[in-house]
Amino acid sequence: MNNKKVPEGTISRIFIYLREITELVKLNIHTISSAELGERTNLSDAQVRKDLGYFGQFGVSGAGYNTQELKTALEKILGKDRAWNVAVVGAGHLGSALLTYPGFKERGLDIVAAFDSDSRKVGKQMKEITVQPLEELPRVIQQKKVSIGIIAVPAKEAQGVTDMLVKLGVGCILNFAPTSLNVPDNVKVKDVDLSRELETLSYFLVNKKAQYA
Amino acid sequence: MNNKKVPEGTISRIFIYLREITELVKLNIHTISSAELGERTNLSDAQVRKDLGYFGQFGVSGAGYNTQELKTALEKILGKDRAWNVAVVGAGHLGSALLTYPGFKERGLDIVAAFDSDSRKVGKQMKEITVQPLEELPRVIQQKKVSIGIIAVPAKEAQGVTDMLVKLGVGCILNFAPTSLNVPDNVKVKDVDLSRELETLSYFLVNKKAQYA
DNA sequence: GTATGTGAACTATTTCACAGCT
DNA sequence: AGCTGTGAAATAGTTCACATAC
Repeated sequence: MNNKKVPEGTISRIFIYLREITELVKLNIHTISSAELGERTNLSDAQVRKDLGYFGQFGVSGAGYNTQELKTALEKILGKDRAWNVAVVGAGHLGSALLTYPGFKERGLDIVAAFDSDSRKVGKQMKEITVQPLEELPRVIQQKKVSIGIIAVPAKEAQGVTDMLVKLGVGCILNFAPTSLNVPDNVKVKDVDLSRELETLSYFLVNKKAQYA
Repeated sequence: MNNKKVPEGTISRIFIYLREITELVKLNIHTISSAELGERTNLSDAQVRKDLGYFGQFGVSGAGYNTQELKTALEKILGKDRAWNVAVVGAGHLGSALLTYPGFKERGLDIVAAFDSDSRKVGKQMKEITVQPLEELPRVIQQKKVSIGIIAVPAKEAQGVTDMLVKLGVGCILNFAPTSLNVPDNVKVKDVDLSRELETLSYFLVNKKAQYA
C-alpha cells in the first residue's frame, strides 16, 4: 500500500472492477488475472494492475487474483461495507427517477428524504419516501444524518440549495443542475449534466463524419 | 486555428463557456475577459484561453472577448447551429425522465423515438413520443435518421441493443446501463452510470473524514 | 511457465509566464 | 495599461517492460 494521491479515474474504475468481480464470485470463478479482468472491462492489463496497486497488493504472482478476497478488499476500500444516507432535492422527472431507481439501495446508498419547493409536488409518495417542503430540509438532513445530497432542481435554484446543504454539513453533492456550484474545499461536488453529455456527443458527430448528415 | 487533437475535457468545458456566454448575451453584457469567464465557471483564466485556443482566435488583446461573436462561433464549432435526432431505448423510470426532460430540445437534441421490449411499456405516451416495441427499432431508426442513441435498459440487455444501433449506423451512444459496451472504433460511447457517480462520492466520504460517521 | 507489482518512459493535460497586440 | 495567444515548464495519468514471486 502506498499513500500517493489516487487519480479520480482510478477510483471510478475500481468500482468497475468490483462490479465484475462480484459477477465472477457469483459464477463460482475463484481466480482471475489482470489480463482477463481487463478483457472483461475493456481496459488494459497494466491499467488494472496499476489501479489496484494504489490500494495494496492483492494478487499472487503467477496465479492472479482470488476473486472473493479481492471483492472483500475492494468493498472495504470503497466504503461499500456500510450504507450512506442520501437526500434528493427536487422532485421533478429526474428527481423522481432517482427516487425510484432500484440500483442505489443495492449499492449501499439509501435515499432517506426528498424535498421540493413546489407545493404541488410536496406530498407525492415514491417508494417509501414522501416529498417534503424545502423548509423541512434543515431539520430532516440533520435528523436523518444525511451525508450525500443530490441536486435535481433548476439551475437558478441550485446554488441556494447547495449552500443549505453545505451549511448543514453535507460533505458530498451530486449535481444534476446545469450550472457550476461554488462550495468550500472540503465539500466534494460531482457534476452530472445530462444535456452536456449529449451535447458532447453531438460534437463528435460534427467532427467525425456522421453516418446521417 | 490549429488542428491538433482537442482534449475531451476541453470539449466539455466549451459547452460550459457557451452556457455562460449565452447568459451574458441575455444580460446585454458585450465583453468578457478570460479571467471573468473563468471566475464564473470555476475555471482558471489560462484554462479558458487554452481551451478557446484549440478552435481559433476569438479575443481582442487588451479587451477580452465579444460575447455575441464568441457565442456564434462556439455554437458553430459545437454543431449547435443544427438539430440532432435522438432515440431512447428503455422506457423505465430513467428513460421516461429523459423523454420528458425539457433541456434536450432547447439544445438542439430532438428525441424522436422511444423503444422498450416490455409490452406493458409499449404504447405509453410521453410528450409527443409513443413508446414502440423493440422490433420496430431498425425501421424507425433509419426512417427518422437517428444519429444518437440513448441506452436506458438493464445491463444485460445493453450490449444487444448497442449492437442493433451500431449496425444501423448510429454513431454515438449515451449509455446509462452499468456495463462496459463493446463497439467499433468509429462509434463513440459515453458512459453515465448514476450509481457509480454516487458510489464514487461515498469513497470520498470514507477517505476525507465525513461529517456524519 | 505464468502473472504480479512497479519503476521508467511516454503521453496527455494543465499551469505558468510573457511577448505582442490594441 | 490590460488582456490575449501560445510556447515552455510542470503535473497528471497511462503504458511499457521486466525483475521478482509462485
